Parts: sequence; structure tokens; C-alpha cells
Amino acid sequence: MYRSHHCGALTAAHIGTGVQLAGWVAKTRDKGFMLWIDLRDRYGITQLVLDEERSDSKLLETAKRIGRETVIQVSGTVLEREAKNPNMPTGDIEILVTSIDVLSPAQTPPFTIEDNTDGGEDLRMKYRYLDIRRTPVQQSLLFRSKVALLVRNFLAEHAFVEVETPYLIKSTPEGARDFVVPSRMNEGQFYALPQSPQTFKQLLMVGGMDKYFQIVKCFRDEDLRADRQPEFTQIDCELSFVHQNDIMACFESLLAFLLEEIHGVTPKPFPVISYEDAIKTYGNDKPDIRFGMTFTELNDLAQNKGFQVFDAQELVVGIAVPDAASWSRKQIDAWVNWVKRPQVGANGLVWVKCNEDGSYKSSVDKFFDADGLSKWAEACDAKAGDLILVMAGNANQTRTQLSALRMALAEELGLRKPDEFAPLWVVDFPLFEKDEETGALHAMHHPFTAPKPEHLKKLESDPTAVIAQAYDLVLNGNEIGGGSIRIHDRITQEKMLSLLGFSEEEAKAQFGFLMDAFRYGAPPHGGIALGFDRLVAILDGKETIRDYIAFPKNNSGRDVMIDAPAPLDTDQLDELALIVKPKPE
RNA sequence: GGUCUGGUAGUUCAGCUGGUUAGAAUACAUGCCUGUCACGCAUGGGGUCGCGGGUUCGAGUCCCGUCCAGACCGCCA
Repeated sequence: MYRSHHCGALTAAHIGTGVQLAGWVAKTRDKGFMLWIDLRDRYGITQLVLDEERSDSKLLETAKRIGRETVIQVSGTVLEREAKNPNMPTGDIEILVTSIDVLSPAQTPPFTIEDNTDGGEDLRMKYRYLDIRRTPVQQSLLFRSKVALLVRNFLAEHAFVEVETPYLIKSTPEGARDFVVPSRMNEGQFYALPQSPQTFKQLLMVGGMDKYFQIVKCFRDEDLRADRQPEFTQIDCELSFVHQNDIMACFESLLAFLLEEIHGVTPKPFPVISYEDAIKTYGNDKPDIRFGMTFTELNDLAQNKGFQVFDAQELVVGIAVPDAASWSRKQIDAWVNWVKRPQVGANGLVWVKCNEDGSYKSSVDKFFDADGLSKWAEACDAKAGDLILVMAGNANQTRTQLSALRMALAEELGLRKPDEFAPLWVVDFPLFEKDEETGALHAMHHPFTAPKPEHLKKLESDPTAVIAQAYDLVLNGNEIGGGSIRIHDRITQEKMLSLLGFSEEEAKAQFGFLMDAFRYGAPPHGGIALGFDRLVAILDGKETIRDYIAFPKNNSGRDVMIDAPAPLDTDQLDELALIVKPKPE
């Protein structure tokens, strides 16, 4: 037996008992006559004590030479502390040590193993196993584990069956790039890792599983972000004999359950807004509705009044920033420059101060009088003391730019409160997106999404006007889930693929198995997939998913700890019948 | 593929318009310290200023290239 208790367990109730503890030496405080060691494990920190009076002198000398992060096992007696520390759970007691075994010595680690470490991001990733010893990282992983358990329990209680689907599947041309895996036994052929178990879960419905879920790894070979990893985890679900509303109700109750269990908040029924309204009101299909600053279109009020910058534009749109009329010219100019950065790409920003005294001061005073500006203020629902910011241009671009500004302003003003949760559904997505350059149609969700039944007849005549039975679950400005009712008949699926540019042969080669399955009696079905890493991070009030993944990859898709990816040696390449093209000089 | 920011001691950073021997904090080592808990005090060791080239009497500092890291745009059905 290595230990009788863990390092967070002992309290005043244990005073006088003999104990064995094991853990890492977090810190030693050597006072000469007396030595304290903070012993750490996953559960907490317990203070060990040795001194000249009570301890064997040899033991004291040994203890003084133990470096931090050494793994030790100690025996001793629980004593009441002379100087208690109310800041720690075990602060009332300490262990008077009678023996120490060094189980594993440790080199000085490259960064301090403390809550506020001195280590930078890349060092911590290289030595992730040391980083994981830190309380904040442990808390994140424990939190993830807790959420996973809650999700499993909830879904199990609602009759969902967990089924594993294969990771070695077939590459598909639609959507994200696939990670591919060469097959040794089938020379020159490749598996692909799934971007999602989409077709398999549909086949499970054809197989009569009725309600399926899986907490599953998915893979996408695309560029990364703070909230995007090449391999990530989804809560993947599919249900038979359901309409869109059934699925939304089910997963609304799942998220509500999580919010209640974790934060004790009972959210009101989630708002449902259409894709079109989301774009018009927030410039974004995943709006953060924790705060206002909604868009107001000002074309009627601002165009043809002599200000040519506005007149030629497709859209003039503004937002009211609360209590920002007092901002200095310098502050406002900083935001004007912010939107002009290439990442945002706006041409400029018109501002109107709605002063407390009822007067207006704006960057377009030459063209608009107080009466005109007051109409803007009324339209934007701006109060005295607010600042109206207006952008103009191509409708899509301008909305995207103003949305970026809205989010950055909210961040700056502290309106994105991490402990506030504002879920909503976005529905009525178009079935297709048109590629601006090629004119080709792409599935906005994926090629298995069913159109609204009443739009079926428009599929060929006016495809871009077809609305899909698709829905996104949005939380605090993040898309945490998306799903749809699927096509479950062969004819519609064939038509869909043909509209997406698949020839009959290609469609058969890629998805023949699915359409064959539909010949044998497919139930109407639909589902949803929730981004688990992102959901966990947001529920914990954070934006960076890396903290919730034990061994994440960096910005360029590398695991810097194991140094992957890496080249293969020639034997392995030969076996796989692969030749790596040399880089051109 | 692109834009921006950064790379200086084990670590986190400072280092101005180019100018003598590149600093601080922390970590580490040694010694002192009668209740510490961010312990304190003293002393000490520790640097290819990411790499390559250029400008200059002189480059951590300026220029070009390159590598690495981070944020973002494109991309992510």
C-alpha cells in the first residue's frame, strides 16, 4: 500500500492518526531548524513538516535535499498546525514525518508547476504531462469528464443507444479535406478518417436502432484556430420517426439539463430565429444574444441626402453602442482604424454621438442635420449617451464586418459575460450556397439534408431559394451544434447529388451504399452533432478548447510533445507502395 | 495561400533615435534564518540576443531572406 489517504483528504478530524501519503513535492520551505514540504497529488496539497527537535537528524538532512517534483512516499502522524492556513482545505493540519521513500527523483522542470505558471504556451505543450499536474488543467479535464458523464446519463435515460462507428472509412469529395490512411493490403488505396459518422448513423436508422448516440472523434484536415483542432470530439446523435421540432426539443432539454446541473440555471425556452433574421439582425448565423447592439438598416434615412459614400452602396447599417457617446475622438478613431485593418477590411466607419443634452455630434455633420441624425437614433433605438456606428457597402461584406465590430465592442465593454448563458436555435437555413466564382452549388449543411417538403418542387427550378430542414444550436456566439432532418428516399437523394454536380456514376460510387439502403425501407430520420470540446469550454466560461483536451495539437497541426507528424522511413513507404515527392528547390 | 504580432538567461520579460562589460524578476546552487505557506536575507553560476545574409567604424536594435510560435482572414459540406 502506497498511501492511506490522498493529499486532499486530511482534516482536523484526523489529528493524532498515523498516515501514509504519496505524491509530488510541490515546494519545500527550508527554515534551517525546520523544513516544510508541500506534497501534491490530484486531490490537493498536504503540508509535511520536519524539525531539529522532533525529527531524526539524518532524515531532516535527506529531506532538505529533495527537489521539487520528486515523487515520494511518506509515513507520519497528523498534527494540528501551530500556524493554520485558512486558504487551503488541509490548512488546519500537517504531517510530522517519520520516514521518506523517494519513489522517483525529478529533474528541475522547465516551468513552475503552479496555478499561475511561468511557462509559455509552447513549453507547456511540449511538456504537457507536467502541465497536466497543474490544478487549472486538471480542473478542465475533470470538468470535461463530468460533462461527458452527464451527457451519457441523459441520453441513456432517453433511450439512446451508444454505437461505435468505424474510423477507417472512405474519402468523400464534398466538404472538408480528409485525413487519409494508406492501406498496406490494398496497394495504392486509401482509407479516410471520418469528418463525422454521418452516413453510418443514417444506416443505423435504416437498421432500426431508432435512437443512436456516440461521443466520437472526428477528423478534418483544415487550418486551425483557437477553437478548432484537426481531431475533435462530437456528441453525435440520430433519431428515427422524428420531425425537426422533436429533435430540437430533445436537445434543448439536454443543454438545459447541463446548464442546470452545472450552473444551477434554468434557461427559458430557447429563442428560435431564422437564418435570414440572424444575418439581418446580427450579421452572423451564430449570434451572441447576451447583449444588444442589434443591426438597424438605415438605407431609407441615410441615402440620397447628399452623402455620396452612402448613396451608391447596397446596404447602410448601424448599431447603437450603449453609453459610448462620451468616448474621446482618439478612442473612436481607434475603432475606425480597427475596422479598416485587412482582417476586417471595411472602408470606414461613420459615428454619431447622441449626447446627454440631446444634441448630436457626428463624423457626417456636413451632410446630416440634428433632425436627420435624431431619426437615425430613433431607428437604432439609441438613448442619450449612446454612440451610433454606421457602415455601408456590399450587403454580405458589410454585415460580416459590422458583426466583427459588434463582437469586438462587446468584448471590450465586458458584455460577453462568461457566467451568463444565452442559448438559441437558428433555423431555416438555405439548402445550398452558391460559389461566387464558379457558380457551383454547395450543400450548406451537407448533401443528406432534407429540404422543407413544400420546397421540394423548387429543387430544380430555383435551388438557392430552397430552405432546408436544418437547425443550429448556438450558445454565447458559438455554434455548438448543428443538425437536420435527412433525406430518406433514393430519388430525392439522387436529385440532391446531381444538383451538387455529381454524375450518376460518381454518386453511385460515393454514396451508392446509402441509396441502396434507402431501397429497403428507411424510416424518416434526423439528428444533430454537438461539438463536445467547444461545449465543454463554453460551459466552463472559456473560449479556448485546447485547455480541455489532454494532448492538443498546435496552430500548425503538430503535436510538439511527440513531434508528430513525422516522415516515414523508406521501408515503411515501400511497404505502403508510396513515393514522397521531393520538395522543389 | 494571406495579414498581423512575437522569438534576448532554465522560465517570464525589459533593453529608447544603432554606441563601452546585455539587465530585472523568478527558477537553480551554496550559506544563514525558532512556525513557514508567493517565507525572508546574503552570495554565486547561468546568454550562439531563433537562424542565414546585408548595411555600418560599430547591430540584440536597421534592411532582406528563412524557421518557429500565437491571433486572425481564406478554408472548416
